[in-house]
Amino acid sequence: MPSRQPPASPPPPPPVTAEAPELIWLRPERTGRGPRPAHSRASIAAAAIAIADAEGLDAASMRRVAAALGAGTMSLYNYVPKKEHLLDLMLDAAAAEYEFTAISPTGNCREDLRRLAHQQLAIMRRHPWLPALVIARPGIGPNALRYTDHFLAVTEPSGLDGAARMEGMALLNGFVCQYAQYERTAASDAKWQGELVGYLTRAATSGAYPHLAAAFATAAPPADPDTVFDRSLHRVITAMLTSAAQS
Amino acid sequence: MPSRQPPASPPPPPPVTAEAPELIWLRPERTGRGPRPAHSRASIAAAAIAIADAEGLDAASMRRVAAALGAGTMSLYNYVPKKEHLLDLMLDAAAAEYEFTAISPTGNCREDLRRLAHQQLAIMRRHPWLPALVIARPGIGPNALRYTDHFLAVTEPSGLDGAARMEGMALLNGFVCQYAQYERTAASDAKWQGELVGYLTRAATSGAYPHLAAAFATAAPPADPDTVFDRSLHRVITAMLTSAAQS
DNA sequence: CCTCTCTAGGTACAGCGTACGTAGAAGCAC
DNA sequence: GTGCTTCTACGTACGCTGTACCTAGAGAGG
Repeated sequence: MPSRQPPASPPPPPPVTAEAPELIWLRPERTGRGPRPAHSRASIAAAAIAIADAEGLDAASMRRVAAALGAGTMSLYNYVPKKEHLLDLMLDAAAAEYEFTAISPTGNCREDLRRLAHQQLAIMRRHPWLPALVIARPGIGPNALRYTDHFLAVTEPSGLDGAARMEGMALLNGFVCQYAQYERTAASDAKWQGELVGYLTRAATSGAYPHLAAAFATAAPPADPDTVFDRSLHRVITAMLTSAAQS
Repeated sequence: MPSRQPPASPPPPPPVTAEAPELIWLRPERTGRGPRPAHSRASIAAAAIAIADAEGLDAASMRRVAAALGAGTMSLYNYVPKKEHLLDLMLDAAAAEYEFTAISPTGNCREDLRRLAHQQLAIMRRHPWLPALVIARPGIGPNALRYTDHFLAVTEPSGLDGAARMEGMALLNGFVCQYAQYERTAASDAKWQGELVGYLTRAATSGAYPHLAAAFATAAPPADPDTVFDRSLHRVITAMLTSAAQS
């Protein structure tokens, strides 16, 4: 259909990004026409998450998820135009697990942030595939927006402006993801871990890495993981809340 | 083969991780027997990096890399027993790009760290696939160890012990990766970016996210990316160097 | 020299994301 | 109610992936 258009009818869909928005949250879940869909975004995300929790993110393929829903593989593409979007749904479904009522802003900014970060870590421990996803894509579904809004509420007493608080959120998010990811790889593969220790000690004693050897020598005995998390978290929060006095 | 074992022969390979270590750095590159290999780990990594730089990490498949080397697909498996190991090689080859001589420890810990982080960011800008890899796997090849050693040397005057400095390294690494990753997704897909802005402003004006709306209102005009990096970097370094006075 | 080990390469398989086409159900305009 | 339109459901098929397995042949060690 070329640029011909009926003269007196103002185009009904004039708003931004006219056709097939890439962002799944801009596509309505239901248009009203045609038969009622047999599944919802929520149920799809739940099915995918169940698979990923049990067998890893790679197991959550379109075929597997469709089968878990009792649907044909290609039917899933009516709900999820691309695999990416399935990941977006999973991401946002995980973000729905926050319980903000339990930690509504107390006015103590540091403490609120600490609790928020702990909740985030708990969610990521429940869903080992989550950190990788969060880091890879800045998906911003409705539940992620709830999180953002809560974060901004909590950091309101800090006196920082909006941009600084958003940067701080990215910082904190990144830290928690990174930590959860580290925990995951450390815990999962015991053989790998063992070999790594062997390799590192060999490297340290080889003489090629003197400072590494020295650090090994002066290092305290390995601390409890939660302690390490809390200690680093404390630092990150401090970094966030410090007003950026340059150099 | 059941628990039957030949009676009087003590097993010849008794040392740790006897057969087929999972870590590629524990496998010798050359055993001395048989014909000389036609390729080196370095050349393989270089070929893979060239492909990934030009066409993205997914393009660096075993077939593509083998073809780029002029080898058959399966021949590559003599050098790289699993695809994972190819990623390890790429990771370490990228770590070889640091030039520590230019920034050898000056005694000014903050400044040394700042320059190190900038060098890291530059490398990651050269290799857009790198941040995702660094985050996903804590690969520790010889060049990564050189980096670690340098980091420890630089932070020696900080007065922190070995463990604290290692945690700090993870923190700084994570931050730079996160930032580079963000830059990458922001820059690459303009349409996506545009839709995101539209979606966010719609969300902010919807009234469902009051603090988000407020933050939008009070936010300064978007700052230069490098400025944002420097500002956050400054905070992270501060967080690192602060001795961890709990609560 | 023989032998044993390594390398090179081909073939083949299961699984992936997804383009495309067909059949039928349900809402809207008349 | 009738008909048009738009949606859902699903099967088939393609190109791609990692890699298990097999066959030759080259070269070093005894």
